[in-house]
Amino acid sequence: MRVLVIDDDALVSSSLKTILEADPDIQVVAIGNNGFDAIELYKSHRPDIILMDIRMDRMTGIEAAEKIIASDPDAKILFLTTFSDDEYIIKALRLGSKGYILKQRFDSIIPSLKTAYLGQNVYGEEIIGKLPSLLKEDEKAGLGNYGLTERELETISHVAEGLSNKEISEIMYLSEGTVRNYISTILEKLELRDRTQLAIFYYKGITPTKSV
Amino acid sequence: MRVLVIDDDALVSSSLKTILEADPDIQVVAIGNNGFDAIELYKSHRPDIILMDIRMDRMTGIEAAEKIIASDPDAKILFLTTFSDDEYIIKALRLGSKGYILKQRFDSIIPSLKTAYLGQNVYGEEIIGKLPSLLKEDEKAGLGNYGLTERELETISHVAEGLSNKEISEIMYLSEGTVRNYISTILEKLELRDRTQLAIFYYKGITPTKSV
DNA sequence: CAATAATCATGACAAATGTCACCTTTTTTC
DNA sequence: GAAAAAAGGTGACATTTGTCATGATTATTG
Repeated sequence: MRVLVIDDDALVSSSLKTILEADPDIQVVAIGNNGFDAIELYKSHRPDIILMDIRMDRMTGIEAAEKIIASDPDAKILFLTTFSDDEYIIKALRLGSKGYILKQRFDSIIPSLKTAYLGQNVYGEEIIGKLPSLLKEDEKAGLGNYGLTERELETISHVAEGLSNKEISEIMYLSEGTVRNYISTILEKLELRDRTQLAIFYYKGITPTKSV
Repeated sequence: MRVLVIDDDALVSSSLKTILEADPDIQVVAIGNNGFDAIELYKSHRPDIILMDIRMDRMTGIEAAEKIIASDPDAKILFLTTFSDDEYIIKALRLGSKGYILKQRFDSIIPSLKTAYLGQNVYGEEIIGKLPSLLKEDEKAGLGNYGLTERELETISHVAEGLSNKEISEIMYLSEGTVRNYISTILEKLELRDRTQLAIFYYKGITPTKSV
C-alpha cells in the first residue's frame, strides 16, 4: 500500500512515516506540509491513499481534498485532526472521502488505513458515537461540538495564526467590532478566557481554564 | 531495554510508545504526562532509561531529572524537545544526563536510546554543531538562541499555559508590572507582537510575524 | 408564517496588555 | 574593580481586548 502523508507539523508527519513504515505492507511515498503539497504530490506519486491533517496553514485538508477528488473521484483520503469538530466530519463525509480519524487514536491508524484501502469507510470511536445524531440533524447544525458557526471557525483559525482583531477584520471583510463579538462568543462557547488560550486550545486541543 | 516515556502531549507519548515497541529489544514500561509522573513512575518501575520531554506543564523535565538523579545518580535520561534552546542543553549536560535529542529527529530515537543504554552520551545533530561554541562560552551566555534569560524563559512557559500577567506574577512572586516588562522584552527579542503569538511560537516553534 | 439561527454592525465601557522611561540591587564577567 | 547583565521594581500612557446592550438583515426550519 503506497501512502502519501500530509501534515503541517513536521513532528507529526515524520513520526507518522516511522510508524507506518514499521508495517511491511505500507510504503510512504512522500510527505507534504500543506494542501498545495497534497495536490502536487498526489498528481506526481499517485498513492493508493492519502493520510492528511484537516487543519493546516493556508489551505485546509478539506479544500485540498475537494480539488484532489475533483481530478480523481476514486481518491482515497483519510483525515487526521486534533480538533474534534463535527463540522469537519460532515464536510469530509460529504466529500465522499474514505473516513475520518482523530489524532488521539494514533495506534489505530494502521488498521484504519488498511480498512480504507479496501474501500471501506473508517471512523474514529468518537465519531461513531456522534454519527447518529449527526445524521439525524443532517445539514442543520453541523457546526461542531461547541456549537461554533462557520464564521466563528474561520475567526478561530486566524486567531491561531497570531493575527490581531483588526487584521482579522480586514481579511474577513468585517468590522473590527464584529470580530471582537465573534471572539467573545467563541470564548464563551469554549469556556476560555482570552485569545491566547484560544490559540493554545487550537493547537493543543485542551482548555487551559479547565485544567487549571 | 525497559523504557519510561514522559511527554505532556498524549499524541507524542502514544506515538513514541508505538514507535519504540516496534523494536523487539524495547519495552515501554509506563507513560507519564508530567514531571511528577516521571518521578513516581521511575520509583515504581525502575526503567533502564527515561525518555522525557523537557518542556512540560508545571514541572519541567529538567527539574524532574534533578530529583530523579538525586535519588539515583545512575539514572539514564534522554531528553526530547521542540524548542532548540541552548540553555536547556547546558542544563541537561550539567545534570550528567545521558544525552539530548531534538524532537525533529524522530527516526533517530531508537538508535539513540540504544546508545544511551550502553552508557554513552547522545546528542542530536543540531547539538553537535553547537557544542563547540557552547563549551567555549561555558557558563557565560547559556541563555538560548534568542538571548532569553532564566526568568524570561519561565515567564514564557506560563504565557504558554494561557495565564494572565496577574496570575504569572503571583506564581513567580513578582509584581504585575515586572511580568509585563519581561513579556515586552521577550516579544522584542523574539520579534513577536503579543502573547498570543508567543504561545503559538512556543508550541509551533515559528514566528507568525516572520511568516506573514 | 412565525421562530430561530447566522451574519454583521454600533457604541460604550472596563480590564488587560504592551511600551517607555527610569530606577535599585545583585551577580557575572572582563 | 569597573562594566555589563540579570533581576526586580514604579508610574504613566496608548492600544488592544473582551463584554454588553441593542439592532438589522437574511436564511432556514418547524
